[in-house]
Amino acid sequence: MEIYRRLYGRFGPQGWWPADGPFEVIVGAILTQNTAWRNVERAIENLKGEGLLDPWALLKVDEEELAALIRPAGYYNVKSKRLKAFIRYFCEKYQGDLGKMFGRPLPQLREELLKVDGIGPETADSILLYAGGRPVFVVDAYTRRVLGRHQIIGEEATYQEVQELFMENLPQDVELFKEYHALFVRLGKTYCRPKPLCEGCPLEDEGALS
DNA sequence: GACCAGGCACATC
DNA sequence: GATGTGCATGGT
Repeated sequence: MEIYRRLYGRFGPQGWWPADGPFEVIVGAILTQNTAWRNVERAIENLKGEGLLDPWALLKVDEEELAALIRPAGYYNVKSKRLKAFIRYFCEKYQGDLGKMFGRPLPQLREELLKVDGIGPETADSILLYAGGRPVFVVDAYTRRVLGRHQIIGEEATYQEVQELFMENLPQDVELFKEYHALFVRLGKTYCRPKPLCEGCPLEDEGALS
């Protein structure tokens, strides 16, 4: 919580996730895998322009056509498959109804999402937290890097271990989880690239705990 | 031109 | 079970 206070004090509220609605969050979560958000925005603009930010429209669209539209987001063949895989699951099981899907018990829904081809732990948790408003802490590359640099976790820490560290030591507050994760990304972009740029980092002096 | 970005699946040992 | 590799565009 001390870390959160410092990050919030430095950067303020991040207001994540930047998207029009929950469905767009899900599409963005898949498209942004290992990809700069700027490139994802272009891909989403293309989809919007074609009226494809809609589950039933995406269900019908040809996979190669979809790949061409999301090209700016990179890995476009892979991501086209992954989007289609999610959409098929979403339409078949929930009739494209977000309320229905997010109405399910959290642990079961998470397991389901993880079974969809192309949805791993971070994507699943991003969907649950930012599209579904469920209290799940999202762990990403920046989070691990920051925590690793400050010796709060080791290199070998698994996704689940890092996630539990937060979820067991923080109030189960959706807004807190959203802001905290976004703040880690914000911090990482400025001060915690693969090549350290620690000058001026708000966590410079090691005096922090969760 | 190298390096990096809000991962994940799959192959191989 | 532990590593290694492919996927690809666009910005610094």
